[in-house]
Amino acid sequence: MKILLIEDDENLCETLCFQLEKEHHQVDVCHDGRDGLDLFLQDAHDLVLLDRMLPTMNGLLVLKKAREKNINTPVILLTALGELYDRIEGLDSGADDYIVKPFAYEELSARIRSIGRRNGTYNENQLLTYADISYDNELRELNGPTNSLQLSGREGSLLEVFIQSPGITLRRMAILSRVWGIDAPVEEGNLDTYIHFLRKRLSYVGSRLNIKTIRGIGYMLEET
Amino acid sequence: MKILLIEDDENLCETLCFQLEKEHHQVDVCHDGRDGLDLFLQDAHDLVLLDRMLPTMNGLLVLKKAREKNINTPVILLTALGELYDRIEGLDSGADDYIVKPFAYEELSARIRSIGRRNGTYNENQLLTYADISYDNELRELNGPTNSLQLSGREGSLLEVFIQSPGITLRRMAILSRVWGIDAPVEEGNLDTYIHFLRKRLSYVGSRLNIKTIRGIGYMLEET
DNA sequence: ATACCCATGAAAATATTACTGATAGAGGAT
DNA sequence: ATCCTCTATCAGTAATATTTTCATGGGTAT
Repeated sequence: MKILLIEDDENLCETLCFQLEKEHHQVDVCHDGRDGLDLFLQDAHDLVLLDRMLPTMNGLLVLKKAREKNINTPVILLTALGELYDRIEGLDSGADDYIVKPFAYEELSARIRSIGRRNGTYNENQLLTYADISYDNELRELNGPTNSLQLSGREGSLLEVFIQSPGITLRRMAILSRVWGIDAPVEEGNLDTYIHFLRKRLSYVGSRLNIKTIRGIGYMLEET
Repeated sequence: MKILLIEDDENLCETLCFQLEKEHHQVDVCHDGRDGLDLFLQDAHDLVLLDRMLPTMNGLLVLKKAREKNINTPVILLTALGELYDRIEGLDSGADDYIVKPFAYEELSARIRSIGRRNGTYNENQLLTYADISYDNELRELNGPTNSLQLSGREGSLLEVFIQSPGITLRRMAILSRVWGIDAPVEEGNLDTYIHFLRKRLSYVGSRLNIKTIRGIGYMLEET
């Protein structure tokens, strides 16, 4: 597996590299946030091990920016802060797993194997869930706390886009091209309409999620 | 990229403008040397395309005058004279590159890209980072050590100007023309207001950067 | 001391952008 | 063919952010 390790503690780096390479992974290392993001954006790795406290740019920001550019490489956060609150924040910002320093290498190794497995069995027709809703993209069925309903095709694709990137800002253009296709001949105002539809659906199924508008930029799915 | 084109051949101007704008550059045009120099001295462009033979003042002189005033904008000379001697003279007088007419647009385009890279400062859609902040000009999002927030359009452009020239004193007029555009109908006091806004933003996100006022001259972005 | 320049906050003016509902067309199903 | 749902467009309105202006007071250099 090709692994990108972004971590400023040189000792830890060396140890990890040694261990990872022993398990026949290929490791690229980098010691600060800005360079890390550059490498991350190359989208050339199967897994990113990301430290949280980094020079020049903090780890969570690196992750957030990468996710905003639609890089979906799995990420395991290495964090010195063991508090629950921080863990939640980390997962929300798009990490797939986290591990609290100091950790036994075996623990990390297990998680890497697990990511590998999860990745391998990825299938198209899964149930997408976030917070209090779930969406079956085969049946186009949206389930919330109080109700269920069927979405139309467009509504469905739109929801998929949001549910795959909760909590991050999506530009209108980005949404348009993902839902309608790149430079599809569609009036931009159409997006407004579908946002409107989707909001009604979300509120109908009793979800506490809502679509926040970032004026002049786009929208973001968030929990109230 | 913001480009100033000083060239008297109207046909060429039109063609170039069309092409440059197709590549999403913003072009200001002017057809004679003296006016060209005025615009040049505004120091509001990322690149100047300068013809050598011009009415009212020849191109090399324009360039020389501008350099005397410490305007360091990169310049590409457009010249009809292909002789080696002239080339050398052109580069000596402060041009960064030259191109011999007639030229294929592709050739010019390549040199423009090269200037952009060499300069390094110009990023179409990238994360601008300096010290402890980073600014995403797509989402207009400013990230600092403790917080993130969205900037308005003007605030954003203003920050871009500063972050691209950290530690350098920027004259008020230079800032004005880069943020509001050359001779935009704007009261100068407006700049004060926006500096004020930006300072608040910087402190809100917890940055240690601040905007120092150079009395009577302008401002400078510096680390405390 | 004084003249100039800048900082600051508030408020007015402006411009932009989004929401919403109505409407009409496209395409599928019966 | 007819109904029906989905999709797209449009226009009027509402909401809000942004930009600008203005007035006041503080600071600085000569």
